[in-house]
Amino acid sequence: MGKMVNGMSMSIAEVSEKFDLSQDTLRYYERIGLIPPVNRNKSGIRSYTEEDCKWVDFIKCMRQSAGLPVEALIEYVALFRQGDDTLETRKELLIEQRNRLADKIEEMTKTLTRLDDKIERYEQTIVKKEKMLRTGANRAF
Amino acid sequence: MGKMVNGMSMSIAEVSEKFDLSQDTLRYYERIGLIPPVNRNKSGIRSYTEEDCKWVDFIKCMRQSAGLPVEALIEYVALFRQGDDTLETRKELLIEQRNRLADKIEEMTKTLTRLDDKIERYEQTIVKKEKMLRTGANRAF
DNA sequence: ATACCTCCTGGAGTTAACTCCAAGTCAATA
DNA sequence: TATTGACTTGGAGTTAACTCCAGGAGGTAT
Repeated sequence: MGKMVNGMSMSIAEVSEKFDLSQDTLRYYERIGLIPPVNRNKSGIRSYTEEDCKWVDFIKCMRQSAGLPVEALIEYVALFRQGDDTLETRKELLIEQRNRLADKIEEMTKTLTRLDDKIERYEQTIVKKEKMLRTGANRAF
Repeated sequence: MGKMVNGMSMSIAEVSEKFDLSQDTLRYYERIGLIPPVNRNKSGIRSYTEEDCKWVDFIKCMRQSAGLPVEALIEYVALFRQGDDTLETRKELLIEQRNRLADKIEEMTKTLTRLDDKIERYEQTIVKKEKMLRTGANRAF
């Protein structure tokens, strides 16, 4: 039950490299509360712990891949920082966003089908055109 | 093989209502070439034909549901307006976007799973807390 | 000690995609 | 004929989410 000490910590340059996010973006995320405040060394320079990196990873995923709204994530982080009393609220927030995401995936899947249909029709049209070129169309010459 | 005449045409207000897009957005889409120029009456007022509406529907779907980039759609419309010579190019453009969309859906599906796992862990943590409250924690009183 | 590198902050600038607005036209109505 | 209301345009303003920058500080290599 002791606090976990882990040996490794990373500079902002390394984190930026590792997660393919610019240093500016990392600082920006922290500034607006999209990730909790990162650990600093005595001269105020960020020193990302394992934990900090996990936040970066999580937030990057939720933003770039899932497209969750920044606002919801800021709220999530704020709740997290308030401690265990907010466990239930945080869970509900995640469920809400999970459901939105599921809806979005469904909508996109429908659109994918629509695109596929359209592409299929293009295929047919093009084949038809080619057939016409090889037969009747030659009469024009 | 004659040109198709269809009786009905709609005002911008009606189209806006029907597709839940603001009039400004409809004009903006047309302005930037995201839909082909809409028919006008003699005094220059837009009068959306069935065909115009289909474009609106298609573009709305590709933008809002699939999130295809405006640029790609503008190019698609431009190619369409150039006629049948661009059939193949248009098809390829659609396939490219279709594949991007499929990738995105896959990524989002993975993220959905990740969210579900996280929610599941919250569930467990909360249940554990409750159990502790009902047993040992009471010793504090 | 000078130069250099990486980092810091606060704030301004950028981009995409709308969204709003002012000034004007046109057709129908009182 | 004067007013009303829906429509027009070109251009300015907004929003979200970064992205860039100027000016400055700390630690290290020459």
